[in-house]
Amino acid sequence: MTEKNEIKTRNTKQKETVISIFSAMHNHPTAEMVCNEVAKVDPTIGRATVYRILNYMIKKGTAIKVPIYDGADRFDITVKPHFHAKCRLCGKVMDVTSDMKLPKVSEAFGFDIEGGSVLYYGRCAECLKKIN
Amino acid sequence: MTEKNEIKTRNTKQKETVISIFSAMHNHPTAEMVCNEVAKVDPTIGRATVYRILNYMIKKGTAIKVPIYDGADRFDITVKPHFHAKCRLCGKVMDVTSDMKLPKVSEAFGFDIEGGSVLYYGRCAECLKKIN
DNA sequence: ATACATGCAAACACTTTGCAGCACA
DNA sequence: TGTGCTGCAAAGTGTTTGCATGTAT
Repeated sequence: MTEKNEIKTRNTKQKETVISIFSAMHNHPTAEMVCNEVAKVDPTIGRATVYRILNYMIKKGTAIKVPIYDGADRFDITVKPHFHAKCRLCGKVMDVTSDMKLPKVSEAFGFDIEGGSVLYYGRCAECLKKIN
Repeated sequence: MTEKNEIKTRNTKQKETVISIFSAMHNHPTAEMVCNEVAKVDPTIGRATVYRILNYMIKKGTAIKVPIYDGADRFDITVKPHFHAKCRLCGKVMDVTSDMKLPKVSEAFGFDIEGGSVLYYGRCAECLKKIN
């Protein structure tokens, strides 16, 4: 039985290309960065198509947006928790390995932590109800 | 002695108005929402001014952007950690009290957690060096 | 008096969408 | 064969910036 929440998609050359290239990028790229990599392989693939495919992946749950809150949205294929430390002054974003506890971030980077933000993503009760 | 990193500002009527209104909003508003509230009190204050003042506050450290990653940036006066749960399907954002541990989010909201993102903000080692 | 802040509008950056043609199932 | 996908360009959304004027210090 087909699930109601299954997203119907056709397998196109563009989709295959974008997904395989994007999947190989592990630096939470912006959509723009994905476009650039895609263009190296197939310059005929349009920007809108890349955006559309990234959004398909998010709907399907195979990609997420990583909120850094400055500039363009960042995408990642993995759904495992992400930890970042962002400088309020220069805007630089540091990757923090997930086993680093808060005090360790200061030690490792000499980073003065002033605050933090946590965002869980998933599916809310109401949407789960609609699916089942 | 004046600190090098002190941001020189003049106290203007606009700044006073925007900061006092914004400080009274505790629902991590978008800049747009702040503009609307400000306009109710003083419609002559321009949108650009609100953005500029919010950005001053971020530089000074008296406000932060809360990354929700969809739509407009959200601002908050407090720098205490924020916890949110966002539905991947409908986009709804739920506030999670900071003492709620991960499993409690599921219990409280019937929310299916698929992943998470953590962002620490503060000042990096290099910027701290420049200041001192 | 003068250097910074404001208001306006235009510019900018990022993303989505309308539409005609194309291609997968 | 037909419905969904693509590419292009235009529109949409959110934010920043240039400039002339105003104003706090």
